[in-house]
Amino acid sequence: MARVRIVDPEEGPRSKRAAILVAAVERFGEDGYESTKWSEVADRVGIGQTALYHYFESKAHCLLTIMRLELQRSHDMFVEATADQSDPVEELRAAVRSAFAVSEQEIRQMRILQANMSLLANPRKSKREETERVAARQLVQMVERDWTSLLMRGMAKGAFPVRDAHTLGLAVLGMIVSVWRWYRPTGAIPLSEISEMIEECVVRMVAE
Amino acid sequence: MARVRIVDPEEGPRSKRAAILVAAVERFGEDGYESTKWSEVADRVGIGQTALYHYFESKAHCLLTIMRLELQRSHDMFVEATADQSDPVEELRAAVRSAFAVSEQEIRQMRILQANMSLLANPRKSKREETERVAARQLVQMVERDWTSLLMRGMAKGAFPVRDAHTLGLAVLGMIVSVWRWYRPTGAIPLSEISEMIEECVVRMVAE
DNA sequence: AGACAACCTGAGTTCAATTCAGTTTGACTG
DNA sequence: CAGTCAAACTGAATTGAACTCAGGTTGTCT
Repeated sequence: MARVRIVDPEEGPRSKRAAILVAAVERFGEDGYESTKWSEVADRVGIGQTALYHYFESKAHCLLTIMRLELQRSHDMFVEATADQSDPVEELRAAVRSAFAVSEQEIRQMRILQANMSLLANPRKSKREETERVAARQLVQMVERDWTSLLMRGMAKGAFPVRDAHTLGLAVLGMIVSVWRWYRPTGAIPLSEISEMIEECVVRMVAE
Repeated sequence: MARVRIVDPEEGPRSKRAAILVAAVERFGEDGYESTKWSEVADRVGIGQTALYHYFESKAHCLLTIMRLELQRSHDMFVEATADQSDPVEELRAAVRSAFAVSEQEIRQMRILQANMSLLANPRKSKREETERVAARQLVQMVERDWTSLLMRGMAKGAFPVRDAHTLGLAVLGMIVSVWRWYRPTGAIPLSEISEMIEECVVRMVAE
């Protein structure tokens, strides 16, 4: 499990980078990126606003970093969950379940990722932002490929009817991530129930 | 007073409101809301930037108006498409098809709507923006209810297995609208093909 | 114990959005 | 076929949040 992945061994002992990321995830996740003042994040961490620029080139650079880390985590979890599955339907189920096996912090990260996905479309002016953006874009494609190739393997084995695996993969992925647009931990339906419903939906979509 | 206005009874004959909306949809839809300068929209229409404030209280007010109009259209299209359907499966298919029967301008509007959906979560400071936001939110709920009640009718008739209609509705809707995040008219796959694939997916999800 | 890199700060600067203080335009009236 | 007046517009000034600058402080390591 990559639980402490937000901490980087390359950082100095006094570094507040991790604290900034945690604070930013909380504020961006609850109020949204645009309506969160960058200085609020500084206040939350207990430093002046200009100190933020010691760690991130800009507010957008911080956001892109959060998005990249979350995409990396999603991909890692997918790979880990599907690694030792031989039956295509079980592999599919495991992949869906891995997408919903998340902490409250990770829910916020998914929400931030989904809400700001369109940021990845246009190039960034500054170098470090652009590096993060390109890395995030590649991870998006990697996650898409994760799903596509899972579907193609299942089709090749005859476990799933043959369809356009790419479009079907995007549809499945789209349905799964759309949950983070409306789900709140305080809601009436527990996440486990949503996860089960989506799992069954995906199986019917793909395997029938 | 009693004179009949052919274009729009609310607007004066010299009004550029419609032109501003068209220009804003094009710019927000192609480059994204954040990376589009409000003055670019003014340039496109051929007026000074300050003239925009004669029609919209702010850039966000314009965006919220675009989103509300698109939500209204989506709801209207759903109602129209499903009005005279008696068979639940046919009604379901008609609903999905209506979601993809869109012009290029409407594709941009859907893209804008999906990319900025989270703007509807937090209250706005100004009155006119807040009015648009609340109207848009209510339309979101109306569209969700459109799908939920279609599913519930089908379940009541025994055409669909009984499941949590609300969560299932959100999943279906989420899958459909997720297309606007990646679809581009210049892409390799035609929209008609995507529409057909999604239609079959929805039918398997709901009716099996 | 002192060098020095990491870390931090208050005082500016920037730039897009927005407000202000009026001026122009043209549809409608009389 | 003037005169009126609200709609439509403008250039200049203001705002505010993101960001830069020119240094100051702190903890770690040798």
